[in-house]
Amino acid sequence: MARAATTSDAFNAVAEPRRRQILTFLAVDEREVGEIVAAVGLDQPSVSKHLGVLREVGLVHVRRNGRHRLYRTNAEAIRPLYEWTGTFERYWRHQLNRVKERAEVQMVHNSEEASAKEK
Amino acid sequence: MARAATTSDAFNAVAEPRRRQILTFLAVDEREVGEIVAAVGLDQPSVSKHLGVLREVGLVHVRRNGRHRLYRTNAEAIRPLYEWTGTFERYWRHQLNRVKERAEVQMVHNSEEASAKEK
DNA sequence: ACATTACATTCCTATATAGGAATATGTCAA
DNA sequence: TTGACATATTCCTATATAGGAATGTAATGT
Repeated sequence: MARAATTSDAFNAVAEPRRRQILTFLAVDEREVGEIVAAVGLDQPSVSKHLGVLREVGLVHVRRNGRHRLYRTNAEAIRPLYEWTGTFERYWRHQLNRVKERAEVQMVHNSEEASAKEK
Repeated sequence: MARAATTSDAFNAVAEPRRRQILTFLAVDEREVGEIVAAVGLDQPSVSKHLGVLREVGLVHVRRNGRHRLYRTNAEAIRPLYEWTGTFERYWRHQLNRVKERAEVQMVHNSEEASAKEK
């Protein structure tokens, strides 16, 4: 089996760095495609294709205005990723604590060594 | 250009559902490969390959114990994803508020319509 | 030394890109 | 209608999988 399609879910869509860049750019306010092209420095067809992927997984909203299309990040669609990654928060907290504790033990150990040497 | 390698960063590594499953399983406590195989229901070589990807991007730690290898999720490596997705939190809050406001306006509108009809 | 257990690695193939080039579609203005 | 502009779509190719099958490797018990 090959890799899952980029359009299969938000996780796959967001794996591409340029798409993350676009999402960041479109989070603040809606922009037309030309502005996005200028912002990311890819040529227009590539940007349109990335926007197509983002559209298909619901990561952006589009609105037509004359010959322009105004895109905007749909932050709601990023939320599942935030929540999944957030389930690991307690673990990295624990890991940090363990590292800190070890560091403190180490410091005590070192200062005891230092005192011993002074004698 | 083809898609970026799954080993290029945590975003790409985590795009694969089985790898997310493995990370969740290994978050609580370290496990040997056989246990992971039983847990995810893939055959051993596939699991080993997924573990290889997770290893290469630092999403898991390994420890050898005799002929076993004990894997464990390195939650720290998931943190960047949590933080990136978290930058959109204020936007989905705003979006929620807008939806709520519209809903409330709509409800007022509806009840006014209802009152009007009653007359 | 040898069989066994626990994993990792290699080989294979169908599939899906990402970007470049070229072209199609749709909308406005004169 | 015609032309210019804005965006989307199609065609092309090199590349990278994910999983299945087969094989390699390292550690243990006897």
